Amino acid sequence: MAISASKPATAPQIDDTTLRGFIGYTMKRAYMVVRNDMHRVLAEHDLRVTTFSALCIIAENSDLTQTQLAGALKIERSSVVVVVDELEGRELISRNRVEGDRRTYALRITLKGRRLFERIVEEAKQHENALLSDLSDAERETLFGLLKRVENSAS
Amino acid sequence: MAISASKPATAPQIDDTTLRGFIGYTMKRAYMVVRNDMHRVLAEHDLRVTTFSALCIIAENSDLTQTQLAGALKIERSSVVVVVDELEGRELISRNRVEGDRRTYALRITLKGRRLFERIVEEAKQHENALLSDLSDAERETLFGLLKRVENSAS
DNA sequence: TATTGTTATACTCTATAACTATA
DNA sequence: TATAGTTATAGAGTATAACAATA
Repeated sequence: MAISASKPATAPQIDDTTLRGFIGYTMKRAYMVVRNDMHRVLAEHDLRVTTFSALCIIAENSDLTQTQLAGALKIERSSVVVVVDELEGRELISRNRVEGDRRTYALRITLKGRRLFERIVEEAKQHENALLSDLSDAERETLFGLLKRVENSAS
Repeated sequence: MAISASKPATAPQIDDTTLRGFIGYTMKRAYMVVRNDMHRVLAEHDLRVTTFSALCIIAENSDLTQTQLAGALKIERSSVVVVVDELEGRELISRNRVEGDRRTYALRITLKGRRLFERIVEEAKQHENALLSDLSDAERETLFGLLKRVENSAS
């Protein structure tokens, strides 16, 4: 055995030039890394990504409707129901009746919800910082800016 | 009615500052745009994203094994089976027996597969160009570079 | 024993469509 | 008629785990 490598020198040297040339694929691979990291943070609090995203929006927009939430998250209203059910079931938000239009709910974060929200934001920011530790502040801003411009170029 | 807007001036003005502050969310939204665009291109050829990704890898790495393909795409070997079945069923690639190790297949793109591969690459590149038309060449390179650095910082 | 490919299964995420109650 | 929220269902997409053939 001695010093010989566990795998031959001609190990899998796979060429992915074409695939990596697509912004979609390169973005997917980077996104998976970032998403997995966020998963780890949220799993500790038994939350899914979309559920936490909804909590963020409700935290900053008291008394918004489910339809508004759907618009902000760019998901269907029917998907919002599941998410809001979950947040309400855990007493992180409340559904409040609105005078004048009994069809809609005013979503509002609870004290318990705000505490969890603030705690997770802090944890997630720390994880994000570690993940982006390789990038300078200027580079992080550049990345955010470029991503937003790509998003806004949607046909 | 006249010139009055169809929606009130105090229309849904949702604040998503915190959520947008996370690189994961901003990346997700940008990725969705790019992915949907690619979906449209591939749907015309009845291909899914991962299936086309596999075709790219096989096109550039003749006679690779399914395990190598799984490694390159960062997906499970069991998932590769489905993808390779689909590509083989459409005669875009072939599974070839290997002398010396009858457990493995050598995956190879067919002529038909190469023609489709080259055609889709061209179409996808055009779509990508349109999608990134807002970005200069330098900015595109910057985006690719930053994304790769984020990916490589995986814990 | 370890590895390649396979199968069966289950799980997550989200959309679609049909419904209700209100407006 | 139109809108908010709801329900049931279905479809991607992928992973997990157990397995057969081969090394």
